[in-house]
Amino acid sequence: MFMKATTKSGETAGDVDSSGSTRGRILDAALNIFSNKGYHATKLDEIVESARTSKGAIYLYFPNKEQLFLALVDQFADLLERRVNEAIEHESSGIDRVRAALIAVVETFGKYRLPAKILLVQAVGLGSIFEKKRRETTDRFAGLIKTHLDESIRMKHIAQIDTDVVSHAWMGAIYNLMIQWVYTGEPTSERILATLVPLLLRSVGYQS
Amino acid sequence: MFMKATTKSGETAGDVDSSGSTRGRILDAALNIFSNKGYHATKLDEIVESARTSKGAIYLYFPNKEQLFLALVDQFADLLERRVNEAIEHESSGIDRVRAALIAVVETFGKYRLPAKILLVQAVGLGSIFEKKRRETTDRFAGLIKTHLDESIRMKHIAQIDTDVVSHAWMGAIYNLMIQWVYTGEPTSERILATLVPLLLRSVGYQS
DNA sequence: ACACTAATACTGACCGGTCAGTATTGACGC
DNA sequence: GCGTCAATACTGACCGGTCAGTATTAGTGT
Repeated sequence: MFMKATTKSGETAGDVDSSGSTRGRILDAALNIFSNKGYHATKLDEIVESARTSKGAIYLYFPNKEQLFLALVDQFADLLERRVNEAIEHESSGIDRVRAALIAVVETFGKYRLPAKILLVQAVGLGSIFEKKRRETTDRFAGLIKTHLDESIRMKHIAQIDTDVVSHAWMGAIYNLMIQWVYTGEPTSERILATLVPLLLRSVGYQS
Repeated sequence: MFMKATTKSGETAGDVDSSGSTRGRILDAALNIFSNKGYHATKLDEIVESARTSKGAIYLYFPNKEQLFLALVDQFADLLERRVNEAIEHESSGIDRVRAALIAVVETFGKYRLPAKILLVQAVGLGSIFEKKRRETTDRFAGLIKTHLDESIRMKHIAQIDTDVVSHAWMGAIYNLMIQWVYTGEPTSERILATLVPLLLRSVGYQS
């Protein structure tokens, strides 16, 4: 009945493995189906079937389909931010933090493929409610990058540069590679890290 | 941003300005509505109203909603590729072509904001039919970039590097900045060009 | 009369959301 | 340890609005 410490295939990427409970099974099923069919193509009845529960139960735990979806987005965005912050606080400052953050992001995406797909792909191009959320999330991480880039400039690790543009460019680079990877499995996480991190650092004039 | 007298606000970005005809009005209306409401939130009746036509007329020119949408995507992807190729053939070779291509892409996105939004945002996260098309388009441009990067390496303009990773990273950087710009109007086209082009070139070790 | 284009009226599948009802668990007295 | 009651968790048939797509009718040029 109880799962061993290890998580199984379609895990929810939250703090606690809640897949024993009905709510947990719903989130788990929703993650699996939303992530590969997209929001609109996913029918509640499919989630019901996959979670071995009932429609009513879903509405017991979530106000509606939209909020169920957004719960998944938030859950993963939170996890990602947490991982980045953990990685950063182990580094003293400047460019080392930038590097640590990059690595943390790539590794976290790599580790949670399905939630990554939801955040990167399925949350895009939905209506305005979702758009708000997407922007929120995007700005959150672009801001994070910008902060550390600005610090690196102050510390003269790198030269003056338009960090608004750079942070969004970097995020796009990371996102797009992760999207590519989510779909095709290529390039591998290692290849991405090996090429991307030096690439980005070089782009702001930092030589390893 | 120069626009010939023939093009009006929400122009379709095809070769011919066909907005006099019913078909043209439909494409024009579809572009406007799809681009800011997204595929699913757009009702055919809205397009009918905006195009001052009828539902029957839409089905006279397009087999269904999906194909109407994809027509817009294709139209813009074609235009973009054409612009890039034009820009490239004026340059002799290597890194100059890469630079010219980058500039052409940013300028074309900048010039056609609505189609850009459809390609970059609204075509994402739809079902598998759309996903196929998105991938097709993405690979098309990533491939284009890769070709010229490889050539630059062969010509020793830049050092050896994993061009699969770089091309997708670059594309992501460009896409993300354009998305940001499409939504907020910031950073401006000039700021993007001024920072992004050197940034990307520097990332592969090329010093201007 | 005939072909092409367009307008209008209509259909029916689809699916998110509801809610009256049922099962399960727990609390408390005896 | 057992019967009673109550709270909580869950079920799934059903409703009702929506909207892509179609059938029908009407205008127009040749």
